[in-house]
Amino acid sequence: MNEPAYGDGPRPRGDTRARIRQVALELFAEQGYEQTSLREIAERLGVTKAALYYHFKSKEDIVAAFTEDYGAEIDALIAWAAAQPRTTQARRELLDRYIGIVMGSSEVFRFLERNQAAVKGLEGGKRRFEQFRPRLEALVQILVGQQAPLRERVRATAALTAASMSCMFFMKDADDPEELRAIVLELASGLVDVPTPQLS
Amino acid sequence: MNEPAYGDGPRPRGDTRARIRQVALELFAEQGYEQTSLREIAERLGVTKAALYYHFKSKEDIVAAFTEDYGAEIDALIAWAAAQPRTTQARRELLDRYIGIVMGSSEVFRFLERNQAAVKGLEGGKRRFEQFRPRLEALVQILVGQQAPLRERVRATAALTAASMSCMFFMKDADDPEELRAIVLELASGLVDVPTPQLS
DNA sequence: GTCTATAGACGGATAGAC
DNA sequence: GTCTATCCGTCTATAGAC
Repeated sequence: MNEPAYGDGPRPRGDTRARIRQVALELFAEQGYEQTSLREIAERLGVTKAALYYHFKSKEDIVAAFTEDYGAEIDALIAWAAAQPRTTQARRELLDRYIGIVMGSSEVFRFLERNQAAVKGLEGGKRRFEQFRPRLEALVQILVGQQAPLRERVRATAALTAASMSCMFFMKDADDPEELRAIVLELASGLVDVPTPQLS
Repeated sequence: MNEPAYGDGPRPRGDTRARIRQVALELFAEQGYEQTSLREIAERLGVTKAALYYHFKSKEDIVAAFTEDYGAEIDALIAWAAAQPRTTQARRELLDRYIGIVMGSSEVFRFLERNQAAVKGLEGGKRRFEQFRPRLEALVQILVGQQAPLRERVRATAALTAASMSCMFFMKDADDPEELRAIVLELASGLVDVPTPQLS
């Protein structure tokens, strides 16, 4: 998922595509997709706009380069989870894997979070960019079932969104990612698997 | 907060500014700020672009028209909460009021959520558009204190974000808003005020 | 693979008539 | 208050030389 780090010497040719993807992700996540022009990306890399078009056929395609991996990971998780028995143990495992994916791709997640409107408008010609909602709903359905009462659906949705948001907010300055992960998992599990707390 | 509803007759003149604000909010929330041109807003209202500029001095100013009210509500909540004792009861009351604000302005919240990148880039000349983060952090600090351990800060953050997200997701097709509100409040309260569940 | 140069489109904003 | 007409900037994307 991460690019190898190089020293100060001349960068090896052939990784240009990867470097474009990386710089674009950083800028898109930080400033926004619409707020970042290809000129800016090119300048940051010390090349020209036209060079970018040698590696990617459009601005949109750069986004696809880093979101498709993330989407595939979530889809794989959904496929795996759908085949599990609906037990407390399996739900916990699902949440743990989900948190792992989000923490592992936290910058992609940040990008998606802060550019929902922009991503949604990206030529869904083949529905390439249906990132958020359908996948969230699929996971909720697996966690509590389709006909679950409102309370259970709300809590499952909250568990997933809270987990992702927490990773986003605290990953940056977390000195111990494992501690954060444990906290988030406990929090999310508690939301889906505490049947009737019944506090006033 | 809502505009009065009129029949089929000719609309009363003088509410044009309010109608612009309303239509803009709908389009900005649905399609995105950058994805919505002033031409589109004008067309939807049956006027021209230039007319919009009579009522608002810029596109950015239209956004300010509906976000400033929302921001003021949150700021008032922060001021109120800062003066409360730090008790379980007060925390619950804070969350309840927060949920009330979000549910009452759920479309504004949707807009802010889906256009974070765009809003951030909006000429923060006077920091008019610092909507999300600082206010969230202020509320977290009031809920658990500044020096609270990571776990408490994460859970308080999760309580607030989960509450807002849940309102956003479920307000649309909730036949009973009060039921939703109770569910969300219970969920959020449980996150900030269950000391050591210690399940494993 | 990377460059220069430019096409082609669209958006925000303004001037001035009515 | 609303219109027509237009300015000016920026952006994506492409053509063609090296």
